[in-house]
Order: sequence, then structure tokens, then C-alpha cells
Amino acid sequence: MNIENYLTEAVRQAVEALYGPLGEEQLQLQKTRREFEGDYTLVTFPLLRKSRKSPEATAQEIGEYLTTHVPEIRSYNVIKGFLNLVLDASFWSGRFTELASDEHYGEAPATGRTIMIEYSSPNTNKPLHLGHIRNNLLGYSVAQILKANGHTVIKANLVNDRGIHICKSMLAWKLYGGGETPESSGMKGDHLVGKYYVEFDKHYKSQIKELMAAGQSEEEAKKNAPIMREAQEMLRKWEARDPEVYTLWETMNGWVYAGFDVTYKALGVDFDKVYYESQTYLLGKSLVEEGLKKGVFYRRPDNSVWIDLTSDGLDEKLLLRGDGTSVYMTQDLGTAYRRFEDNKLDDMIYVVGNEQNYHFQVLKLVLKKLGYAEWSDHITHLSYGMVELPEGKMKSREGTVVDADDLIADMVQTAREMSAELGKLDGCTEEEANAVSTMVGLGALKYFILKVDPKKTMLFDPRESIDFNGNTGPFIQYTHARICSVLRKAAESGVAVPAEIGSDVPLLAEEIDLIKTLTEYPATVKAAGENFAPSIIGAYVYDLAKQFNGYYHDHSILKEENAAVRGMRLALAQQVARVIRKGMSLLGIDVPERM
RNA sequence: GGUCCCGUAGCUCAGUUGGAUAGAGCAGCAGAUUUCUAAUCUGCCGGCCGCGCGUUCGAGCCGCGCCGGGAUCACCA
Repeated sequence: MNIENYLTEAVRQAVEALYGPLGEEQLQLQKTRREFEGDYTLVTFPLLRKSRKSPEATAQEIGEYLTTHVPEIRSYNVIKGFLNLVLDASFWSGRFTELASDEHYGEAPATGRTIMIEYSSPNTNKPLHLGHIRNNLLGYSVAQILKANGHTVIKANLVNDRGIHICKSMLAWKLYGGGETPESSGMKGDHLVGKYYVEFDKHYKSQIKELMAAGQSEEEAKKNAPIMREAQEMLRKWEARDPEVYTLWETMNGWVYAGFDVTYKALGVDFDKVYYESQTYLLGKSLVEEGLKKGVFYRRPDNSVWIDLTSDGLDEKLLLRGDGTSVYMTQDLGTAYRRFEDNKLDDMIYVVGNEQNYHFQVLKLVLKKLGYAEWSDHITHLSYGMVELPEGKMKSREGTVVDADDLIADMVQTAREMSAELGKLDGCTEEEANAVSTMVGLGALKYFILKVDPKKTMLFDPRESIDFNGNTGPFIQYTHARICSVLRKAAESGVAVPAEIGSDVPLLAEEIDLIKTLTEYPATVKAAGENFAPSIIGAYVYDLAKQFNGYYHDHSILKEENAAVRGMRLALAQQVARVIRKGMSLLGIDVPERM
């Protein structure tokens, strides 16, 4: 039975008995804020027209009626126009028993909807950086949250494995690499390839300089630099499947994938489907034909195909080059179409940075104009803001990018040092120390990034991110570890944790607060699912941990002599730990049992 | 210039869809440990929610207009 519905119905009956029938929107029942006495609050302002009395008098009247007619409502108080209803304490022990015995607490029943979420989508010419970390963490977490909401989720990764940028690192490796491999250099594959991407840029720049010194304009120099011409030639050869180029491409991409796998594994993210652009970049041309036939697109004299979106407040957009080759938009139209067809998707979510807002605006609009509104309306661009550093934006040219692997290693290392300093690792095996440091270091990183609303540009301050106090992942993990410690000690001394709380066990106000927070978990998961916002889960879990930590600090559990009260507190602690675990797993954060 | 996003405490951020006296953390100040984990807890200090007008019983939230910051408007992906 849903408590909100039950109470709303009771209140409706009360109001209608007093003032006659009323419309849907006039009943506003909400949780009472913590600083007031009560559990649920009725806002009476919308009812004044019916009651024709002052807010206070109206609240008074309804409160009186409810306390005499509804057994669960013990008392009420009125503050201004707000009617605070106080439920009987035994009611909350009942609610607690319900949630404790629900094995799938916080997991919605299957909806039958299938949702694909595409995230990560790296280029294979350089290693992942901090921006990718936000992308990956968001994508994975949103996938987890949608699963908890009962949807079938397909996690997809579209690897950008072809194009001129890939040829650049291939060419630089061929020219200057001397046959270097990940094995021979001891470098991670993606870092090795990234090194040659930088190498290309270096030579390219010096060639431009030379040409300009020889009298060419900057524009000419950029076009004429031999190394650039060679890279373009390489791309042509690749498209013609030249065996030598193709083999090199396969080899170097293989190195990159091996490197990415390590990073993905460290981040704890994974995928159900991996698409490669080299296999999908020809898609979408038939849609262009279709658009031309329908008169939605038009052809310019140079044979290129465009759509005019000026009447929608946008610009004209190229869809196919004059030579018949695809552009980004062509491919995305094609892959979107194919994905909906192949997987019978109900929704498609793209986790892509906000610098591509315009692209997705156009994508959806074009599909709509082609007549596919019934599914293009189910495309969501989960747009996230840039990650900035205290020094400003990350720029690869200026070497201010934060490498993903380095950052992860730093976080784990810092976690380890701090643990060691506090003596937390005493008596641990090397393996245990590693496991805990990894969980804590990554917990800090993940929570720090996910607690921020995705839309917003966020500041990543390395010093602050490794702070383990306050609103941080490690604080939540710590709270969990403490609870586990209590439960362990209870088990050791043979004290059982009861499955439910007897209705006669006296509950403190803090304990009722804690139960209330526990009952809000499913609604929180739902809200996070509707808004694609892991930050909502983060705020909830932190609040729960904080509440418990405060409570737990002032009230002993194991030393409580009254067996019923002790049992109640143990049961409460156990559920808090369980909900922390559930919430954190939606963020992709592991929770240690000791730390 | 067009389109989109952001603006809340010194700093980093919440604010559950329009409700009560706007919340956390960090930083600063003052305290708490014979204790089940002090990676903790308690208290204090700190606010024209960018500005103005409007909508209504009620606006940080909705509408309009400004101001400030960012992204984007490529035959790159």
C-alpha cells in the first residue's frame, strides 16, 4: 500500500465531507520539512475558495476531522496555512518492516521499455582525459538508474576509429616510430598512439613555419605542408583498402583498444554493444535520397545536399558533400535510423558534451521533417558541461589536459597514503590494502564528478576532489564501513538482527527521521530516472549517511541494554547500509565493508 | 548577430517540478574522544538566490526584458 495515496484519499474524504466535491489539483499533500513537527503537511491555500474561511481556521477544521476519523493520524498542528499531520510512531515501524522485507526495494517493476544509451564514444588517436571521465561516469550511472527504474537498457559505445586524425598518428609512427610497440616501449597502447599524434602536430607546425618563411601565406602553408598531404593520401589509401595502410590501421587501433580496456575497467564501466564508425560511416545516404525525393532537402549546383532550417531559427546545414561522401550528420542520421529499426528501441539517449547541442537540435529536426517524428521525439541528448581546472580550460595543445589513467592512479595513491597515515591499513594484506585504496580513491573521483548537475560546467579541483571529509564519496563509504563493523561485532557476540521492529518499541525522533529517509529511496530513484540525474541519487545517499552518522555518534547500539531497542537500532543500521549500497551502485561506486 | 546553456554564502555545489525562517561541504572561529571506526560529531560566522517588471494567496523555481559568463552557428568528428 502506498502511503501517500492512502493519506491523500483520507484527506480528500475529509475535505469533501466538510466543503463538498473538489477538483484534482487542489490537494497538496507533502512531506513535512524537518524543522517542523509532523510527518505530512496539507497546504490549505488552494482550498480557501471552497471553505470560505481563513487559512488557519480551515486547517484547524480539517485537522480536527482527520484526527477523529483516521486511526493512523495521532495529532496535528497548524502553522499559518499549513496543516501538519503527525502519524502514530507504530505506523513508521510498520513502514520499516515493509521496506526491510522487500528484496527488490527501490527497483521498479519491468516497464517493457527498451532504452539505448550511447556514451564514451572515443577517438582512437589519443588516450582518454578528464572530460571523457565525466562522460563515462554519467553514461554508466544513468544506465544503472534506468535499469533500477525497470527499463531494459542497452549500453552502446560508438568508436570513432577512422578519419584524418587517425591517419595522422599512423603516419607519424611510420615516419618517426622506428617500429616502436607497446611491448617494446612499455607504454600503454593508447598513450603510445597519442604520443605520435602529438609528434605529427610538431612536425606539421615546423613545416608550416618553413613554408611561411619561404613566402607562402599561412593558409597555403597549412594546405601544402608535405606531412599533411601525406596524411590525406593515407586516408585515401585507407578508403581504398590499401593492404599496407589497412594493416597498420588495424594494428595501431588494436593497441588503442587494449589501452582503453584498461581504463574502462579501472573506471568500472562497460558496454553491451560496440559500434565502429569504420563500419557505419556509409550509412545515411539512403535517407538523404529519401529527403531529396520528399523535397525536404535540396541539391546545390556543386551537387552537395543541404537542408534549409532558417524558418526554424537555425541555419542551412550540409548533409552530403558534392563528391557524394558523408559528413558527421549523414552518419548520425543513418545510425539513429538503424538503431531504432534493429533494436525496437523506445528511447535513445546520447551522452555527448554540450558543444554538440546544435548538432542534436538539427538531427532531431531533420528526422522530424523526414517524417520520423514518432521516434525522433524519443531521442534525448544528455548534454553535459565541460570540466574546467582551477587554471582554466583544458587544452591539449598547452598540455593542460588531465589524463584519465594518471588521475585514477593519483586518486588511488592518495587514498592509500591517507589510509596508511591514519593506520587504517594496519593488519591488512597487500591485496586488501589495494582493494580498499582503489575503492576509496575511485569513490572520491566518481562522487565528486557525479554530484554535480550534468548540465553545468564544473570545476575540477584536484586538491578538493581528494578531500575525504564532508560531501564526498569516501564519507559515505566510511559510514557504510562503520555500520558493517557494528554488524560484525553483533554477529561475533551472537546478537541477532531482527527482521522487523515491534510496534511497541519506542522510537526516538531521529530514528523516525531515519525511517522516513529510508522510505524516500524509491521516489528518489524515480526522480533520478526521469531527470537522467545521478546527482539526485548522490544528494540522497549523502543525506542518509550524514543523518545516520550524527545519530550513530550520540546513541550507542551494541551497548544498549534493552534488547528490543538494541535490535531495532541494529535493524535500522542494517537497512541504512543496504540502501547506501544500493544508491552507490547506481553511481557505479563500490562500497567497502571496512576501511 | 541567430540558437542553446549557466548565474544561489569568500570558494565548490544542492534545492525532488510554485509553498513555511533558501540548504550542504570546504575555508574561518569555538567545542566534544574512559566510546560499537575521530576518515567522526556539536555550535557559531557567512545570502538583494545577477538586475527589473509581470503572473498569484504565495516565485530561487513560471513569463517577458536587460546585465554578466560559456557553447555553437565548418564540405572536422
